[in-house]
Amino acid sequence: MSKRELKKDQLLELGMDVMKVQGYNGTSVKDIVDAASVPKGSFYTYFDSKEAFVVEALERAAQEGLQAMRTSLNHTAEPPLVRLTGFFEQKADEVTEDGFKIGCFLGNICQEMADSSDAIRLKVRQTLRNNTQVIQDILDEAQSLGDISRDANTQVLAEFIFNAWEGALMRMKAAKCREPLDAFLAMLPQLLPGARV
Amino acid sequence: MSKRELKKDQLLELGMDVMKVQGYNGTSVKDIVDAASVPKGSFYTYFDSKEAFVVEALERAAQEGLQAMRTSLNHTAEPPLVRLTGFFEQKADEVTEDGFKIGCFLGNICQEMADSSDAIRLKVRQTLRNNTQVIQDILDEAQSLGDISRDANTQVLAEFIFNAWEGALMRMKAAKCREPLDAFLAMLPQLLPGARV
DNA sequence: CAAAACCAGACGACTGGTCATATATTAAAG
DNA sequence: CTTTAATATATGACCAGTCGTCTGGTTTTG
Repeated sequence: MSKRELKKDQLLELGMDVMKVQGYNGTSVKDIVDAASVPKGSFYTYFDSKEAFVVEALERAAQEGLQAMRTSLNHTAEPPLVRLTGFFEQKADEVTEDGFKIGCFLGNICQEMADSSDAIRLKVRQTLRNNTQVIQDILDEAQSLGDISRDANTQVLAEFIFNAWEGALMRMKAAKCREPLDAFLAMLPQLLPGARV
Repeated sequence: MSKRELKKDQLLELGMDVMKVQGYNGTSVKDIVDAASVPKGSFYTYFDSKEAFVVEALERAAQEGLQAMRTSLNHTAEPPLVRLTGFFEQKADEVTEDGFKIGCFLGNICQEMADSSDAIRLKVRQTLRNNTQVIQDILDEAQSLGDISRDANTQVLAEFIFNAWEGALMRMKAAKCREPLDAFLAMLPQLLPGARV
């Protein structure tokens, strides 16, 4: 990785950290370059615009997120539904340790920018869809093993579960406590029809 | 209602309409006063700050929202769970007609501002709690009638349902389609243990 | 030494917020 | 009733600062 690519990577990672907390409009280009110790004038040699920056940042966050999901969901010998609940429990612990901030970068940017920028909206949509697909894959696996009812609609179920999780994360930001996440975790087993977890 | 109170009301209503779409940081004080045809200098005779404005706007939106919920949920002779599902179906139709924009003002502001302003966060938290309570009341009613299982935790259930709804609204903004809302509606009956809807 | 990369500083537009002045309201006086 | 003085309210021009973006001189590189 060249020096330039390294700097761009820092810009994306550290700038995104700021934007996670302050939002898109609440974060200036100066905030981003300062976080990565890059001169302001250089920003536009890396990105065409602030909007282009956030699209790349979302892509980066999406890759990391998918990586984490797949690691947690695929690489074990446990039953699929155990892995699924384990994944959410682990995520809940993570955000709890972060002091209930941030929640989900994707969700934050989505709520703030989906109506203002189509480029951002489309990137968010694609990423949300990818995440949902990973969950659906697990549910399909569980279904083929007979761990959940054969007539369950795994696509609808996966979408519902993922959205419910996002909603819980949002509520957590306002409440600054685990309660919404625990409510999600408590209800999760009930969502899996005929589950034997 | 005095002329002044009327102007303030317009400021809140029309300014909030702009903020619903553009977000807090994406909406300037000038945007707000222009929407209500009020001179810029007058804004600060009505509100101490932009932050104070949005807190009042949230309060207003909360009152309207509660009113709508109570009307839909309390004032009919139908069974509680039918009213509950009917309420969400009606809401889904409403946001569909709005072209999948906005979703939930509360949710938008929450994601954008909860980490930046405690005043806003606390107002959002209180409002979310109130809304959840209304749902819990319906669930309690259903439980006392034997329409849902007696050992269901209505508080956890109400919180889960409401958060899942908020998550579906968020996803809808990115997807610009009803699918997330329909997934929510499809799963709703399954959430109500022992429900006879 | 030419070409490419870099970046300080400047650009006009706009930000949330203030304030001196202008207008409106009230009350007292004639 | 007017007229006028006193008080309260309304407002557009303005503040210092920041915004996203761009230019043009400087440094680095091959």
